Amino acid sequence: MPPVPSPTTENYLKALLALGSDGAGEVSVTALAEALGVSKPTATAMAKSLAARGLVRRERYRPLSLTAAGRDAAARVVRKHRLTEMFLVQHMGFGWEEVHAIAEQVEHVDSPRFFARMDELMGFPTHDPHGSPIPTPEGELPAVAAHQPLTEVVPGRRVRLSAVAAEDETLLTLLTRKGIALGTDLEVLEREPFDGSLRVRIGAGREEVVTPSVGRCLLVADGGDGS
Amino acid sequence: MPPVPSPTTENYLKALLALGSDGAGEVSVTALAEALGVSKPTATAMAKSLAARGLVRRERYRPLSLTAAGRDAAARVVRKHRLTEMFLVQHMGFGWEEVHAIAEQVEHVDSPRFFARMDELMGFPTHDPHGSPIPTPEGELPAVAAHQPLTEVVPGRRVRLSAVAAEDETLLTLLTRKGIALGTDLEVLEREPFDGSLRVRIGAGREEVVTPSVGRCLLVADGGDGS
DNA sequence: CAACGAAGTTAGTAAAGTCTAACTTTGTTC
DNA sequence: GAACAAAGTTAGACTTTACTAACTTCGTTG
Repeated sequence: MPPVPSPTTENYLKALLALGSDGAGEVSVTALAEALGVSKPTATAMAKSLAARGLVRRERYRPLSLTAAGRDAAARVVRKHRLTEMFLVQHMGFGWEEVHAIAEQVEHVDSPRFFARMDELMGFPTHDPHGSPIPTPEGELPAVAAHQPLTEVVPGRRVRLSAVAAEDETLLTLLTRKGIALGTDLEVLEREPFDGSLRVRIGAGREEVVTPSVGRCLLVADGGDGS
Repeated sequence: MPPVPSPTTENYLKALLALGSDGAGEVSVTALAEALGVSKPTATAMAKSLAARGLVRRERYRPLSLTAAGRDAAARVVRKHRLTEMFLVQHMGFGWEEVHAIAEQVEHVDSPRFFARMDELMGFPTHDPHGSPIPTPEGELPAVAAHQPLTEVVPGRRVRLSAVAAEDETLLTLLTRKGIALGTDLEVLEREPFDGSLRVRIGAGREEVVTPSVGRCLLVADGGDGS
C-alpha cells in the first residue's frame, strides 16, 4: 500500500485524468504544466516521480498516460471533489459558483468515512452541481450521457442543459443571472454568422444572447418537449 | 497581509496556544517538539521562522511565547477545528470520538465563508463536542467556566461533566460505553487510597470505576442537584 | 533532406520541513 | 563553585516541490 498521496500528487493525477478524458488518454507534458500552472521541467520531474510509483506510463519525449492504478487514484480524488461540491450545495446552502474553490481544498482530506457520510446523507448522488458524474468509490468513472456543446446545436432545436464544462465563478454567476441552471430548457433561435453568437430562449421565458465562449461550456442533450 | 499560513505553521501555532494555556503562556522548545512529534532542532528552526514572521517571541535558550498576532492566528485555527468538530457531530451524524482526526485535516481549509456557514447552520455554538470553547471569529478565546478534574473532587460531591480534556478515540469510546457524556451528572462515591481510582455513580444509574488517568481528563463543574 | 520551431529534458538552484550528530548554555545539586 | 544533566542550538544532510537557463529531440516544412 503506497503512503497517502500528497495534495500535490493528487492534483497532478486529477489533471492527467481531466486532460486525457477528451482523447485517447494521452497528455503532453506541456498541457499538464499549463493546467497546473507550473513550468515544463517541474511537470517532467513530477511525471518521472509518478511513473516511478506506477501511476503514469512514460517514455522519454512521448506523451504521458495514466496506468490503471493512476486512473483509479485520480478518480477517487475526483469523487472526493464532486461529492464535496454536491454536499456544499445540498447541505450547506452554497451556490454552484462558490463550491469549486472550497472543494479544491476539501478533496485532499484523507478520510473515507467523511466522504462516505456525505454520500449517504445526500442519498448517493450520481452527478455534481455542474452536471459532472461522480466516480464510484472503487474509482470507476461512469460513462457520460450523450451531450454536445450548445454551439453545435442547429438553430430551431430545443435542448436541455445537462452539464456546464467550467468551474469559473464569474461564468456560473452569469448563467444564474440569465436564469440558466442545470435542467433548464434552451431553444436556439438563431446563430449569428459573423461571430457565432447564439440567440437563445431560456425555458419558456425571455431571450438572451449567448456568446460562443459561453456556449462552448454549455453541454446540452435532447430534452424538454423532444421537438 | 501575510500569505496564508501553511498547514504546518498552523499546527505549530495551535500547539503553542494549547501548551501555553496552562501557565503563563511560555512553552519550552522540548514541549513543542514533543507535542508535534518532531525533533528539537526542527522545533527550534520553526520557532525562528515564526519569530521572523512576528508570531512568536523568542530569545535564545529561553522558552517561547506567542505574540498577539500569533495568538490571534492560533485561535483562528482552533476556531476552524472546533467548528468542524461540532458540524461533524451535529450535521453529519459522527460520534464525538470520530471527529478529531477529520477536523485535524479540515481545519487547514482556507475559506472564511466555509466556516462561517457551518457556524450559521449550527446557530453559533459556543462549545465543541468535547466541551471546549470555540474562539470568536476575531480570535478571542472565551474564558472557560470554572471546572476541575474529577480526580480533585472530594468523595460525596455530585458534579456534572462539562468538558473532556482529551481527543483520544479509545478514551471517548470508553466513556460512551460507560454512559458518560457531556452534561452527565457524576457522584464520586469513594476514592481508592492505594491508586486513586474513583468509584462513581453515573447519573442516577449504575456505578463505575474510573481510573485516575481517565478521571484527570474529566473536567467537572458544580451541577445536578447542587448538593 | 536541411533547418527551424515546438516539445521535452538536463543541470543547477531554492525554500520548506524534516532528520542525526555534535556542540553550547542553563540551572541545579553536592 | 564545580560538575553534570537537561534544554537548546548549530551544522550538515535529505526529500519534495518548485524555478530558470541551456540543451536535445521530434516533426514538419520549404
